[in-house]
Amino acid sequence: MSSPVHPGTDRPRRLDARRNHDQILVIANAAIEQFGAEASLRDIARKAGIGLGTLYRHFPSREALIEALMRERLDTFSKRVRAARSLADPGAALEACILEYLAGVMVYKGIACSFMGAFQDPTSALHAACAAAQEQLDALLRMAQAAGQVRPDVSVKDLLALVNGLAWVFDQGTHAPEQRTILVQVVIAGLRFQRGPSPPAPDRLPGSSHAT
Amino acid sequence: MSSPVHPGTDRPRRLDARRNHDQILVIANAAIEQFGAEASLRDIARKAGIGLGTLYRHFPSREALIEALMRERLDTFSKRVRAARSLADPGAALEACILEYLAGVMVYKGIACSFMGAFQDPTSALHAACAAAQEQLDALLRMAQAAGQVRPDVSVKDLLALVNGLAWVFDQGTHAPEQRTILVQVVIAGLRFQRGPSPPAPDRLPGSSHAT
DNA sequence: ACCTGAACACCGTTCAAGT
DNA sequence: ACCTGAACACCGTTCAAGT
Repeated sequence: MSSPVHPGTDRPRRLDARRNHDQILVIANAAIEQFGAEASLRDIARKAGIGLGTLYRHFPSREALIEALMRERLDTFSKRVRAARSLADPGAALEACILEYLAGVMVYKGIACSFMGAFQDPTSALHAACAAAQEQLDALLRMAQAAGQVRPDVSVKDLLALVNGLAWVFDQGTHAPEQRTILVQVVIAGLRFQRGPSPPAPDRLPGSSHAT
Repeated sequence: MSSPVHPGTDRPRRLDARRNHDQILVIANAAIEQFGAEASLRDIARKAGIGLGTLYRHFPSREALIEALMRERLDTFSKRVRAARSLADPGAALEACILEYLAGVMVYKGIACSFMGAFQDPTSALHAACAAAQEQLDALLRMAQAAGQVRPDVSVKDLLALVNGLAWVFDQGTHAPEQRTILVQVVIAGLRFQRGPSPPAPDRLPGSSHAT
């Protein structure tokens, strides 16, 4: 996949430190890809061939490590949501962004949990990147609501909770990739603006008297 | 709350063993209520005043312990779903069962994850109780689908995944109890049968030209 | 300025030794 | 038939000592 080491993002100045920094990210990327967001930090340090304290020096918390691995992805996501605001159909644009968010959050298992924590906790190393994405999503959501395409009583917080909930479900391994679509469809359908009060429970649909 | 010790469910015959068994459940109930499904087993044994091996003897796995704490609730849930099948409106009955499931799974934090695992893993101590509930829900779901109230392309597996996803979201602490309703409503609305192909994206709803 | 690894306080799980 | 706790192999986090 794409390199987890990105230029110009808090990389140390001294050569040895920079090499350690980068090596940690390469190994952490592999480890978290394999074991999920709860991968052993000790193991990462070991495989990276550095001391455990060195890992903590570069990334003082697990969130800081995940942030370094996800920052670029989150930033481009935010930008793409911003761009999506100028599309003709905000409802369809929002739907596309939801799918994109899901694709992004699924790169590592267990990341949805980290994100949910980051949204709430302003002190989290992941907070800034998540808050930026949330802000853009909020603007797009309101557009879709103003256009009458999304029910007006959901907030971005609700939206992110539902989508992260889906990501968590996918992490559980109950649904193969082809089986996931229906779950996303249900949530998206539920977000859609519903005309009139909840349909008056049709006793039976026309032409469905069903076998005896 | 209600006593976690129930009569006639695999309780040992010898007096000392039975006392230990019951004491473990009392302490485990308190610990899992406080710390969630991942509460320290060592801590539970300590607080129960027994050896760690004794805990393992009575409950060979964390799932076995959770099963003992949840069995009665799960059993009565299954029975209530079964009874709900004879209600006039299967769609409303299913909705009520979903709310009841949510209420049940929320008694301990992190239980949704255990349940998702138990559904998949036939060797889990929790499997039987979960599978029984799933079976009843399946029957009720099919009735609601036959009545045209629920989209026909969702399975019980999908339904349980969505609902456990909601439970997981609630566990994250982003949504206070009053804020949870909207999330449940979105999912339930999404499950409803949708007439015609997805509404052709109304350019604007009648009477919503909105403040320039 | 940066690296190292021992030290501390925890885990879950197993199992030989007891009563 | 049942209980016990040491033993093992892990954690995350901190910090004195090094270069």
